[in-house]
Amino acid sequence: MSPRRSYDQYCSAARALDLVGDRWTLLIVRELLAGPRRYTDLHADLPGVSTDVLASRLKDMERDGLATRRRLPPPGAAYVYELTGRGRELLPVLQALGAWGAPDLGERRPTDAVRAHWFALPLLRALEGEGSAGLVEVRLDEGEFHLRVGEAGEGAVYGEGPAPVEPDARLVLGVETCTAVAQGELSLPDAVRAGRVEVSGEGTLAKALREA
Amino acid sequence: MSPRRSYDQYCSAARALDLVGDRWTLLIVRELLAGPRRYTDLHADLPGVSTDVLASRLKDMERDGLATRRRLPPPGAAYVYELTGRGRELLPVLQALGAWGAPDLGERRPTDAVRAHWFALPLLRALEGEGSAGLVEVRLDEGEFHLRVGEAGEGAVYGEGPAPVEPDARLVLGVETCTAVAQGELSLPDAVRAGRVEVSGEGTLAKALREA
DNA sequence: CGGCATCCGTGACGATACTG
DNA sequence: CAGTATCGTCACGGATGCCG
Repeated sequence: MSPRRSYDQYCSAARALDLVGDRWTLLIVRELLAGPRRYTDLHADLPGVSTDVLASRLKDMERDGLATRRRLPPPGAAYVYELTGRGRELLPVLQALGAWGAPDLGERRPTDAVRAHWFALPLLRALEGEGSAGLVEVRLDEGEFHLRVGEAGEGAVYGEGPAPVEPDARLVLGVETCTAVAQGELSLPDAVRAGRVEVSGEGTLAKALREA
Repeated sequence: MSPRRSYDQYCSAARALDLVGDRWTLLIVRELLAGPRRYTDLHADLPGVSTDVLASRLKDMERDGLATRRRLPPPGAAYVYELTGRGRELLPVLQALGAWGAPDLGERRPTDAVRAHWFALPLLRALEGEGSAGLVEVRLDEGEFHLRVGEAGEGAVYGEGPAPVEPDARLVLGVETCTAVAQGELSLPDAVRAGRVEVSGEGTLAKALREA
């Protein structure tokens, strides 16, 4: 665990960076925004992080009240890490960072790892900006995830894999379309009209998108 | 200069952290949001940063298109560092970080450095949230700064010292009031009503605040 | 004197190996 | 599966020196 290296500045941004400014910390938060995750799954979706650094960051986050460690009820009893309310409040920070970094996503380098759910936060932002709400399942070539649009506050804002219950809409699209929508270059209704997004489902959101 | 240590993830937030995730970088941006600054002034307002790290970060930021180095016209010819448009677009990131970190500002530790203009971004956010606009000069015990509220885009959003031209409003307040307003605990009109903010000036904003 | 570059000690990081 | 142990490397922080 870190001996708490601080900037020692009476400034709210510096205080924030004291807690989440270390390497990997905000990316761990990005992963945990998808809900409770096991150590091994975190390690798998954070390519490049070493095991000791991951363990150290998770301890720091526990100590600082950003995350908790909990034992899942059997069967399948395992430890999972989960964000606290304070940790979930970092969502706007990650969205601001993601919005700023989106223009650099242009070319995908051969060394770049990809996970489908890394597109969840930008897409969530785009959907919220269009005033949508509901449970949305998204399928990319790289995998599947689901979004809880407009349900701020309580639980995880998105999750890996298919939606746990019947979603209000299902979207099938490619990563290029996904990044374009996430960047605001292309609105979701425009993408649907251009045939770049397949929409299914019977919820209000699905119908609205198809009619657009 | 850094050999560009990257997360190598095809994720916009990770890309952003590739550019601004290094220690001190976002705090340098915070300083440069106040307008062009000399190396020595940056060093003075970033207590704790070592000279080589500051020089290295500034070179990285130049290389990455976040800042430029420019020679001021004589007299007083000196080099100043200035944010590019891309660099200024980091304002929402710093504001999100500041908003998140504000609750930790409660107690001021004896080791904490303070600069008046570190309150500029939070206060700017609060004023914008209330729909204000104009040039506002702020005086704290620790010093003076000025805000260009609602003038997004072109130049510096705030600056150290008094306003360069007659401001639309002048505010005199204490740091406790300033943090309370910045956190949204207290609205600016409420703070004025409570006698915790002295308002002077003849602009629309000043009049509106006094009438509140 | 402002604007760095150099040197050095310490600590953080990344990779691999290993253990309960 | 969930980390801990070890180790080489690199980044950071502090001091000092140099150069216009």
